[in-house]
Amino acid sequence: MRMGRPDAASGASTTIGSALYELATRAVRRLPRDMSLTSAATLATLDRTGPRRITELAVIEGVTQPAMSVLVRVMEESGLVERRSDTSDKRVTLVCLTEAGASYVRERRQAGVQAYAGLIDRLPGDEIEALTAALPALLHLAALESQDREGPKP
Amino acid sequence: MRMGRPDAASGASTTIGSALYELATRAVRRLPRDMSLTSAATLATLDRTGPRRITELAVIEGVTQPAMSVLVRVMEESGLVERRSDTSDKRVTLVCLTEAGASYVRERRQAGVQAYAGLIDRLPGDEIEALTAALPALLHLAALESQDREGPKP
DNA sequence: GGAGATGCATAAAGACTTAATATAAATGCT
DNA sequence: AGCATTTATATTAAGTCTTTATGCATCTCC
Repeated sequence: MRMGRPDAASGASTTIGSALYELATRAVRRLPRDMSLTSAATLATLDRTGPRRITELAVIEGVTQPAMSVLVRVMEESGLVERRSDTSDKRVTLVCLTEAGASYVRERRQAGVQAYAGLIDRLPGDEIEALTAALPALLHLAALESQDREGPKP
Repeated sequence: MRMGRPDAASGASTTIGSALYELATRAVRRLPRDMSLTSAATLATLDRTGPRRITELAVIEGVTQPAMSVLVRVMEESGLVERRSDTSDKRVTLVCLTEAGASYVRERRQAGVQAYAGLIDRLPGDEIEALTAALPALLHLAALESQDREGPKP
């Protein structure tokens, strides 16, 4: 199947990619602004993957180490994360989500999902059905996206 | 059809919304950082809708008027936009995309689309087919998203 | 005509980021 | 074992981006 993939399919990925790009870039403008996107993304990463080093988080989120160091300090002061030392390496700080942090991630995700759901509810039934059928593909894309940046779950 | 929509469909919009939320929030971490997201979004808005007032752009992009005023000045200095007065109202500055600005939007969009396409190319054929079938729905969602913020094209 | 509203520029302050730097700990080579 | 090199992280300074506050010009409406 993969061998005989025609060029038309490669055109399809560009067209689909275009639709997803438009959707994503516009959706990001609606995200809450109570904290920076990097902060929110970091919390979501911790929620997904569990505790991480500061340097790992910096790489995953695409910022410098000092930025992540400061970000973690601010979020620690806000009670959203806590620091733990790593017994196997005294240099290392492991960043862990607190219950308040996990709660924040859930609420933020819920609000974001609801916003999408509101739009989807305005679609005709056949379009909703098509999206439902495409759900595994969308989830697969999201998973590929994460794995590329986060690597396997530790 | 709409009359008899069962509750299961409303659960579907939440599930689909969840997948789209995960995808969008992770994709945003990969966007180029040569300018702020607000700047890039503003250029894209101008590309889509044509010239706009500074106050309109501020509302559309969810920032304050002074932020947009400064942003426009910086982008004007970079040659990405130009200002035009409005003959019918001397207070008004219309912000217009330059050719360089339009070019930048295209290149940035192209890069974003390519990144998605790269992921999509790693999906099995049946998932790609499902996404292709869902394309009208995705485009419809993107359109709804824009209209909610931008109103009709002027 | 004048009060009130609107559009936008400017300044100050705060948040978020990068680059530079310093210290401690770990690793690897001889 | 000793030491050079690398790695992890905190801190500082500077630049960018945003909000709040303010001021001036223009428009609208009574």
